[in-house]
Amino acid sequence: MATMLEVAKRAGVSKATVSRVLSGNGYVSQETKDRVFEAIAESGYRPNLLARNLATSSTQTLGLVVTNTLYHGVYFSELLSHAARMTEDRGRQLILADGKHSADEERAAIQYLLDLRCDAIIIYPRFLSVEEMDEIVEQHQQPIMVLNRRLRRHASHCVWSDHKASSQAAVEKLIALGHRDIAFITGSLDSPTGVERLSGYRSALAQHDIALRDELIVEGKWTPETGARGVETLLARDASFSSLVASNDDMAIGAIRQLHLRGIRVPQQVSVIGFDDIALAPYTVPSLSSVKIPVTAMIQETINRLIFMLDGGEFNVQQTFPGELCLRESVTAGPRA
Amino acid sequence: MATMLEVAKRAGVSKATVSRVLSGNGYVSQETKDRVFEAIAESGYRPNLLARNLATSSTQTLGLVVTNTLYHGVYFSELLSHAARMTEDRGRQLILADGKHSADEERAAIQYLLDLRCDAIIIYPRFLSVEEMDEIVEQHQQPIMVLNRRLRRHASHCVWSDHKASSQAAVEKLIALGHRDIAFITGSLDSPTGVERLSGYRSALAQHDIALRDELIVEGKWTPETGARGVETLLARDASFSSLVASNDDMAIGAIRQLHLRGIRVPQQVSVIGFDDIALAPYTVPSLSSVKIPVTAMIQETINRLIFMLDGGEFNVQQTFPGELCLRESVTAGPRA
DNA sequence: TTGTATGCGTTATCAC
DNA sequence: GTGATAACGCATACAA
Repeated sequence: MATMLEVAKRAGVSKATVSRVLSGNGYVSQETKDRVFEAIAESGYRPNLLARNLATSSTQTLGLVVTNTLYHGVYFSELLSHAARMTEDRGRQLILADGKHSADEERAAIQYLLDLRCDAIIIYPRFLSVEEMDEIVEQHQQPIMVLNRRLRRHASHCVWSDHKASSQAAVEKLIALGHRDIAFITGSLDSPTGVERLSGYRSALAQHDIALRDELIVEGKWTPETGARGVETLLARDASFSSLVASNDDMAIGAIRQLHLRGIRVPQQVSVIGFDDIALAPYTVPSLSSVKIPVTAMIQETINRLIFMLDGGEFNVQQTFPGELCLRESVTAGPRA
Repeated sequence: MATMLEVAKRAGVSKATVSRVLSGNGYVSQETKDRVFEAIAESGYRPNLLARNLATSSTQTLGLVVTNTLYHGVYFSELLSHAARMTEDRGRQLILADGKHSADEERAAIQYLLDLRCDAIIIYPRFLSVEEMDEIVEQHQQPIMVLNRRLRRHASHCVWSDHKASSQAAVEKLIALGHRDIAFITGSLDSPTGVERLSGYRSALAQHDIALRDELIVEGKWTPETGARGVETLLARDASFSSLVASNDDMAIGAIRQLHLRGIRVPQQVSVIGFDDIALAPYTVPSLSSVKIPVTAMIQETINRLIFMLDGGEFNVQQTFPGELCLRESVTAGPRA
């Protein structure tokens, strides 16, 4: 490929001059400018970003680490498309690295983005602990923001949603409607989000003096398949329930499907609530209520903070985003209302 | 950040030696190796990939250009997750660039990846013409593969699915089942895929001497909303139909939803077929039949070819992937069968 | 307004 | 086995 030197020769100037007209820094006469642009066009010159970034020690990129397991479904698409659009609106490029299926791979993905010298990094952790995230934040001079975790020492470097509170609110809403037999499908219990949502369910019951019945709780793994299987398990246990809370929308979708197959009508016989994002739900599963996590706003805030830090700013505020309970036809009054 | 030079000093050796132990090229005694590793650990040294890539003029990355409009839905997630996994299986990293909403932005995205010196590039074009793609392929020495287009001059640099044939086959299946009044919702007609699918519909009707009725064709824009609106338009036209082909699954989903709302039963009164990917459909819209495009296999082949080319290989074969018609409960015999 | 020289952090080709 | 040293392509401080 044509390099800057070739352009310079062709235009009869020095590399430095070419660099000046390209960057706009420094004075250069209109006529040499013209000659340079001509030479660029003729030679098909294209800047080598590796060299430029090395020289300026700045890449104009934000790195994003997400785990492969999140790749499926609407939630991920939303996350990614918003992140990409917002970074580019700020004149930068988003670079995605796959956290795959383990803590080691998640670490490797972060390291890769750091080695690439991304200006700043966004991490949506799945396997790494809050402790480790806190360490990572302090060990690197690049600004780092963590999504969906509440860091202890660097609370201003994260943006999260209080899953326990949202879950509790959802269950309390069901209770207010008269439901007493509320089944619950958990997410993976090695994930904080999964644990928090279950914990919210427990709190809500305790708050209203409803006994916790183990046979109404079944463990899922976030996928529609496990949601469907969860329903099967509940039915096999012969546990009767008038409503069902699934720890995310994918599982809720699988659960609803399975209820249908078993001839149980939603919402007439069982009300269902999920979590995360119901963007597509109006068309796919109209009977699905959901606690909507405001991904867009969270990404927005994250990127704002990173850019602000890149400009030398400092933060001392925490920010949390409440999930919004969106009830639809799927939630009706409980049997005793 | 610590550089190689600092590591060298700390270990009492030269940069060259450090480079050797890191790359594994060249002989170096075990004891100096140990000293170097120790120095690396102490200093928290991390290689600067910008510098390394500049020096080796190779980045070990594949670039992928996709348009933002594709970002929504399962099809995109599948595409991306498979592409990422396969590139990483081959020891490389996938870098994503957003083609956004116009030809110019699509060009810019390609250019960006080229400027970043990606080793090879995959383009899933949306706005650029086949002509321009052909030019791009020949103007650059990096291996380039184009997905979902049939290039003229560089037929071995693309992998595509014959949308016209798939569409025709789907419609012919409906005809074989006895359907005669077959409605059709197109995709965006500025996209080749949209045009081809419509064309397949026309051919099928012509083939079986069924008159083309304009009132049965309505234009959509790939989204569930336009699918729903398409149904509204058809109903407003008072055009009766026993089956409906939507040019992708998203529109089919929107259409089915709208049919439900209007009290029209699927599939008892109207059979529906969509296109693309029904991976999630079993849980969301069990009544949706679909022509499944084998994204996974296509990505697989694409990446295989790129890696082969990077190793100096040459191709002269074309490859097309037939869409697979997956019929479900949603397709029944037509009224006259 | 322009050119020269140096540095960015590596790799790689020589010598020793 | 190891150490200088020249690339890699660009930016920039300093001269001119």
